[in-house]
Amino acid sequence: MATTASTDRLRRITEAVREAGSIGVAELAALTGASEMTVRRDLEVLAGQGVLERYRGGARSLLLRGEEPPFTLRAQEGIVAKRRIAAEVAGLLADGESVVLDSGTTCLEVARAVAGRRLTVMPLSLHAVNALTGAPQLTLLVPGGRPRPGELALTGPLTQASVAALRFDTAVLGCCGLNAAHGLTAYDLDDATVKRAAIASSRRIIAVAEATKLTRTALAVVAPASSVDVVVTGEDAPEEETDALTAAGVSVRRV
Amino acid sequence: MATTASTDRLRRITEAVREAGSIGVAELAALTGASEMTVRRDLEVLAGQGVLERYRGGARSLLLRGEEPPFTLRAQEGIVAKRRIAAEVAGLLADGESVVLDSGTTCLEVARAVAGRRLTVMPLSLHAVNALTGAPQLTLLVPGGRPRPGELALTGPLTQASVAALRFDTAVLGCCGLNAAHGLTAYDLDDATVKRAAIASSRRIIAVAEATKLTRTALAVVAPASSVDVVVTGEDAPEEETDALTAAGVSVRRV
DNA sequence: ATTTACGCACACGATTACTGTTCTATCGAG
DNA sequence: CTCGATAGAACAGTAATCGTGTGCGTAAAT
Repeated sequence: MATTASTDRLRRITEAVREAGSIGVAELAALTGASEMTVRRDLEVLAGQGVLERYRGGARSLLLRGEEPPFTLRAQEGIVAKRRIAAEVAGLLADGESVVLDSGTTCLEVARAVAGRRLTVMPLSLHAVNALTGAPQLTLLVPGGRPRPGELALTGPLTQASVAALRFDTAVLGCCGLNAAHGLTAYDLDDATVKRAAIASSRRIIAVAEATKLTRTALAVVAPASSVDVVVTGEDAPEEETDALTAAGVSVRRV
Repeated sequence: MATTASTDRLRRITEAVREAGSIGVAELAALTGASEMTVRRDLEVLAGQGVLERYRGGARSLLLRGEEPPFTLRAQEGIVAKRRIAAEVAGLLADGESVVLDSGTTCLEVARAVAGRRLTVMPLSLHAVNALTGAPQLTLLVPGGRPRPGELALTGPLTQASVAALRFDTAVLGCCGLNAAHGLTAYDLDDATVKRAAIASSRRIIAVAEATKLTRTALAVVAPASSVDVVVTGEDAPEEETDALTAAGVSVRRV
């Protein structure tokens, strides 16, 4: 669901470009079944997102191996699992709590899940901010900072200062990797700094991590796994990883 | 232009409710020529904006005398004049400048006018933030704060701290009233505080004020007119007011 | 209890977004 | 410099979406 023809085509083009390194417009048109004009328009969009670079006749990938695909594509991937996880997190929050909510696609779903609740929320991404403006019962706090293009995650000294100036009941953190061995890791260094600030300002740490994240480790180490109080993950999470997390003192919830 | 049938109807309903204090659904349907169902849906929207309160059979106004109409309506009023003023302000800014950009509908147009420019901008409203996300050349700084419903103007200690932590070349300020006698005035006290912080952090102060603002004075005094370096206003600005401003040392530009 | 209004559900119309085709200007290779 | 191929603008047709109105069951106030 929520997989329209156009977003599916964008995803396939992104993958094809990334696999091939560089690829021609005609090939992409044949691959997707769309006209060359449509492919060109798609490439223009993806170039605007920084996914690839145009050249006459085709495009070459800008995503290095191991880098994340752009936000708009990740937001659609495994969205049902993300919604389930988000609903579980919403259930863990009590009315009236103050929450700092991390950036990322899963946390965006959390934002949507708590939009009707009576909470105080500081989201660390403008996507989540926009999802929560207009929520009548909810007190929305915007942190300062520089929004990273596409991701719209707020980072930098202003963000750190905003988070550090407050004390939250709960931090809901996304991650790029989470396991007992390497702890909670992120791709972006600035993001990692902000996450650390969120941990330092919060009494309880909830991490959201789809099953795939448990076997992955990213560049920036945010905190050891033992800093996390609760992990919400999918049913398909590998048992050895969840056992190791449990052994590290983390409460694991599969949904 | 940009006056669709539905926004026009919302405006007329808002005015009718405000004039009558309270009014029935049937009357509004007759007045607008729309069905009662449509009127009900409109009233729901306006109730969500805090313009009015529903009761069975009709609605009563929540706008006290002298208060502002909601953002969505003000954004449409005199939009051509606002665009002209915004273009003039954009012309006053040099590439590379750092700018703090106030909240309000005119400043939102300024945001749109500078979207393609190479500037560093901190907008004081989420409307302007959203207008500027994705602008490639522009460095966007988001201040912290609590967004006021509808207006989405950021206020509070987080906002003040964000503004105070930086020094800007130029502040572009909106206002509710501006004249030589009472200075720059605003409806909202929190807004006024943020505006003062912006003035304190900026070398040059540009005020945008449609002609009607020059003969108006609002509750909160932000600063004397002499603090303002440049006022950009409409051609139809009353000459006695502009003369007085000029006498106070303000450079007045009519466009 | 009765009447009135509310809002849900569906259907229709208008507007908008998307895709493909054609044509011309442009770019790059040799 | 010339030639061939691609890019992009303009238009048209189609799909999707939004706004609006009607009918009906339900809830609320008198």
